[in-house]
Amino acid sequence: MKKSAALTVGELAKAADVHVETVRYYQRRGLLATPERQYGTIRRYTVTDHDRLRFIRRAQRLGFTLDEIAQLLTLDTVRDRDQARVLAEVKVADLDARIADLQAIRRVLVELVDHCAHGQPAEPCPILEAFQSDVDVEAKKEH
Amino acid sequence: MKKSAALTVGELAKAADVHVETVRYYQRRGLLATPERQYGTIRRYTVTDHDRLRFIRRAQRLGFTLDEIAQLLTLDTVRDRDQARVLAEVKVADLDARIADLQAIRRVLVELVDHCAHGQPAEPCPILEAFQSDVDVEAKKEH
DNA sequence: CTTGACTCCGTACTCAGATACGGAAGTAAA
DNA sequence: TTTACTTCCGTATCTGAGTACGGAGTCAAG
Repeated sequence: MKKSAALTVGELAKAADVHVETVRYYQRRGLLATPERQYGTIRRYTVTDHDRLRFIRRAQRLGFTLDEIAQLLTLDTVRDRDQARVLAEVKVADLDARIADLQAIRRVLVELVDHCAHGQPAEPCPILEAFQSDVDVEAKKEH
Repeated sequence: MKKSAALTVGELAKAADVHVETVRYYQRRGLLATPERQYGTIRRYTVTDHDRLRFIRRAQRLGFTLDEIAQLLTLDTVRDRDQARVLAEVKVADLDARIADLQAIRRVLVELVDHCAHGQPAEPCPILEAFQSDVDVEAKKEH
């Protein structure tokens, strides 16, 4: 699996399942180092770069932004465990808020769809109606 | 409350709690009409414009994009109840998917935070560790 | 040694939903 | 009528996370 430790960008990108441009983008963002041109004149990448790329993708899947991932990466090199935990905790709180928001929105919409489906065809559609009157998503959040 | 029916953009914007630029942006997007210059030479807006603006903001709070809102607005003028319901149903399914995603992410993070908080300080931080190994958010989706 | 694929690098563009800027013209109050 | 605020309008900029493009250089195979 880890035969040649000297990959080209294209190989690295393929191995990590990202586009070549994405690798370069991460380099510009400072998330990934740009190795010196060594043998000949094209840049070569190692397994370390590959691991780092995977780290980035995994953290993204966990909902971190690239800026936050940059932080995590420095915490990792500095081995600052507490800081990493705090960052993750903030993220969880953030997720809770976003989930609550979406659920509140969902409740309102489901209600509207129900009313629309079971109402008399003659009445105005409650979905469209609702936007005119006071549908208060905020108020639906708790409960 | 609805004294003067002829508002300036500034007044309209303030009444709907948006920036003046946002009103113009919506006009450019075709969500809001640009009234003719009537008395004198500055454009005047009515309660109808205000209602429409509120419609837009409410629909946004319900998770609709501006494009979708444009659709809803035409459905509203056409009074197409079924179409509106379908649009809302699609939106609910969409919300369900997003909520499930966020919950999966949350579960993984909470687990990591727990391990970090209760582990030996000597061990490497599991949050950072996790990104190196295989944290599979996908697998956590179906609880 | 030529062909075709790939790399390098900078710059520009994408999407969504705005926000900001700047100059000219209109408007309201003192 | 002067001063200070708005309006009007076009164009530019922002955020986040990339994607696309184009020309020049490099590399490997035949």
